[in-house]
Amino acid sequence: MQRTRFGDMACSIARTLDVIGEPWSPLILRNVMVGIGRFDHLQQSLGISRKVLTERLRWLVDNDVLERRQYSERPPRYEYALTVKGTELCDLLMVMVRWGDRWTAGEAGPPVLYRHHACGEIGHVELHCSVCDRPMDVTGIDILPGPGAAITT
Amino acid sequence: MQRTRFGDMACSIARTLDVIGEPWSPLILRNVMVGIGRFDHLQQSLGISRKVLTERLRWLVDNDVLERRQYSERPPRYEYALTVKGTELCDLLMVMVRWGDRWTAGEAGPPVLYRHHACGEIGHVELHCSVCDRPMDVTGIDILPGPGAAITT
DNA sequence: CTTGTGCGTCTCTTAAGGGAACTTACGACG
DNA sequence: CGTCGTAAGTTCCCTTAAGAGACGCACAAG
Repeated sequence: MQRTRFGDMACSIARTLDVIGEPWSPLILRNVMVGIGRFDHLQQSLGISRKVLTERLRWLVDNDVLERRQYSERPPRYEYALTVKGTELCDLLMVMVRWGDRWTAGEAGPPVLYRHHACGEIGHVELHCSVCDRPMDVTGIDILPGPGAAITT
Repeated sequence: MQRTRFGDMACSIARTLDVIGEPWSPLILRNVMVGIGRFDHLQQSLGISRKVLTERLRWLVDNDVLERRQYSERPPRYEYALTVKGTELCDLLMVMVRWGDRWTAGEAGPPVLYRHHACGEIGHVELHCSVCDRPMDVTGIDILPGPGAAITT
């Protein structure tokens, strides 16, 4: 079967998928983000098998997205926390939340809300341009080849 | 094997993953986004197996992310294009690109660049608050339960 | 009437996931 | 002292589905 590895493609999307593209990984990240960082809690809250959880956690730690730290010496106990690299991945999660809220909303409405410290209001994320700060989406850009080219027909 | 379905979880991330969480789906979307919309072109440019490509395309069409449209009557020829729902998924891709550029950049630098029509400059996406328009990330928000609750310890 | 192209389906192998039992290391309890 | 409980995995087996690559089919052109 030999699943194709995305890690060495000349594409940032593929390389990002290589890190968190496996099933469960984004959900693990979500839980760590909200403070569920211990093995058993993750396993129970997700309903994931312990085997897969072990694999995913190891991969995420090896890829510097999570760090495993000991919070008790005796008995030895560990928990997982976001690194800086992992924290920035949360941007991705927030955009997923936004899309999921808009397009897969059940009758019940969004399961979580964000209160923005800067303004104190309940808001959601929007994409803006890093240069001019105005909204930016795929219909308002040209896609140009960069230094490390990609995408062939 | 019985892979756990994410579609009916009370979590927008899980539901989003249910739509585009399978391996290859985001890359298919990326290619359709840049204008590669025909079966063979997708297959060749991705190196994906034809079977998997068929499955993914059907899933994405069924989920209203792509539409399959006939561009030739005889012989019957089809291409795939983004729906509105799919176009909004591109936000997700752009955020993935941003993270991949920052954290998995090879020596070569980013494979693609975005020129923002509104300002004419090369920029990248940033997350801003929909209410106050200022930058917003996971460290600057409180996460509150919404109408459709989620995440248990 | 054979070749080429576009778009898929079919078959076969392999590995990934679920689930449960086992392990280690400790603290507490009676 | 024996054993119960808990945290954090590890190891095993078994099923199933996912993936690669071959094959099929419709049509057009030469």
